[in-house]
Amino acid sequence: MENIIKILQKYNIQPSYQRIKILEILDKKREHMNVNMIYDELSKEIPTISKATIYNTVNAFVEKGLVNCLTITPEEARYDFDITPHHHLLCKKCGKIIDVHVKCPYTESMEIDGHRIEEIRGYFKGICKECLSHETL
Amino acid sequence: MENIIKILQKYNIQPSYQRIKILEILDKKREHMNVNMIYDELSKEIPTISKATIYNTVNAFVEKGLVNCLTITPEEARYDFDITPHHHLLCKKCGKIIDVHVKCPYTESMEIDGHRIEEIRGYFKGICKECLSHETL
DNA sequence: TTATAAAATTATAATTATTCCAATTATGGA
DNA sequence: TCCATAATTGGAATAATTATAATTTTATAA
Repeated sequence: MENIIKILQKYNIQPSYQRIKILEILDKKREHMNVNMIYDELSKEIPTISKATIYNTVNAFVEKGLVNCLTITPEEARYDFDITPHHHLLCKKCGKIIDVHVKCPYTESMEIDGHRIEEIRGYFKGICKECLSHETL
Repeated sequence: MENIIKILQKYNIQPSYQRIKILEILDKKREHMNVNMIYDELSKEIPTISKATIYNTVNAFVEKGLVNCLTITPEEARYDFDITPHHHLLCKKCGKIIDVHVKCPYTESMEIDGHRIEEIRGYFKGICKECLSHETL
């Protein structure tokens, strides 16, 4: 809690009750949640919370560089509190989005083909390790 | 035209007039069009064309592996007739989506971290070469 | 404290992308 | 040509997101 407030302040985001709670959830549940998942989870604790607040908040978080927005699925945006460089796999079977820590030859500070790179997103689709192991039963 | 029909047949898609025209446009204008761009362009030639047809058609193309669906922007899907492995850059200044041909250490047939990989998408965001050159004026 | 201005939250309406569905039209083969 | 099937169409339905205006909360200064 105190920790979350410090993080918000570090990123120049005024800590409010809902902002703290939203970031806490993103921190606790690292499952690349979308707005509805955050809303369903938070509604239990804050029944009056509005989806508009969640949209405003995650947009602010992304703008300030505190969380990353993932567009691996075309349906909706997902949010990732882990901003260290890594990629993602969408499992076509279980639907989970899983962190993939592979060596990536590119970094945000480099130029590629003459273009200046500021963000890198690597998305894989396939079958995750766990689903593969069930397949062989 | 004949060529386009052959491609459709090769991918087991019954060639219809609108399907041919949609693929022709994706072939001619390699600018990673979205559904609205295709619709605006095609309406000139086929005033009765429906957006539902375009959605049906591009979805079929993607399903059959004839074109790739890009989700680099969260707003809408974009379609790429070039299915050879390459990545994309979204220029934050001009908004263009540009092909990036860089060496990628991963291929669709490999396993990563124990996961089976079937699709790979690499998205970069930054400033494209051309916008950079204008910047220095 | 209290007053007040600014910021955050909320509910709702509006927008936009996409899918669904039922009716119509086009197509390929007997 | 006729018929069965597939494709197209328009419009309604759904879902994600943004915009807006009113209300509530917060920060700060008197």
